[in-house]
Amino acid sequence: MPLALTPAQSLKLWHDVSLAMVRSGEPDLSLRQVSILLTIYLEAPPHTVRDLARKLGVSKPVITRALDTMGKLELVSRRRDDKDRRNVLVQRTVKGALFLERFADTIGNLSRSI
Amino acid sequence: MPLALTPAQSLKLWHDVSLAMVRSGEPDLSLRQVSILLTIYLEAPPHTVRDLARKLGVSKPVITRALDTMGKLELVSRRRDDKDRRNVLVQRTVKGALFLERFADTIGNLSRSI
DNA sequence: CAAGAATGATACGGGCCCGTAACAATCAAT
DNA sequence: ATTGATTGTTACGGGCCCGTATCATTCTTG
Repeated sequence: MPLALTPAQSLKLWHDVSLAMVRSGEPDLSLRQVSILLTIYLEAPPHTVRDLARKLGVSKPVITRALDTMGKLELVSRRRDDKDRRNVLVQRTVKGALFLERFADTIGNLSRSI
Repeated sequence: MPLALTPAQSLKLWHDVSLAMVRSGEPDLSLRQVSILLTIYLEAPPHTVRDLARKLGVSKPVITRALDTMGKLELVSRRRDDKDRRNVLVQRTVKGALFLERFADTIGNLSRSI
């Protein structure tokens, strides 16, 4: 069932949702940070720094820094991989899941009025 | 005609679009910057710093800095109001319009496959 | 075991952004 | 004309982020 938003509908939805997120006082995440966060929560684990960097087409320090910041916000967490201790496994958190739950609700609600 | 995206559809759409924007090398705008940009392009002028600050629920320096950055990217421009020279009128640019055109196309295309 | 590859983090100089407070310019009102 | 309000910008110390290069740790291979 194709959705096929028109350009005007697309921009209005993005505007309404972004504005609602800003006004609600949620963290002011960048496109990169949102990409990382949603990749972690929507795609199947494991998620390593290298994988995320490759998926987004950015360097590894970009991922490390984004994980630092979102880690302080408790939206994600990190753990060493015991199978290969060079790897870092990026994991979900309760706060991150709740954040995305609110986020999805905001999108769903505002999509009803475009 | 209500759209009513489910939570899973909402997050998948946001993820796909954010990821496409990052991978395409578009500027890594924050939620605040996107809010400002889309407000300028979707709502009727005039747009002043004060109005934007009130609309987003943030301080005026936040708007000034975002306009500085997006001005360097040539996504918006500023002009003094001749009727009241205290005001600054935020205006659209060709580059900004093209950017949002690509953005809307990305959303529209990816919405077709959720 | 030694040499090489791979992973993620760190250092660096530079720039953007934060919130708060002060600021110059301009208008409005007495 | 002087006072007061309003607008947008700037200053400040502090923090995050950039891209690039380097680093320590760990695994893999000969």
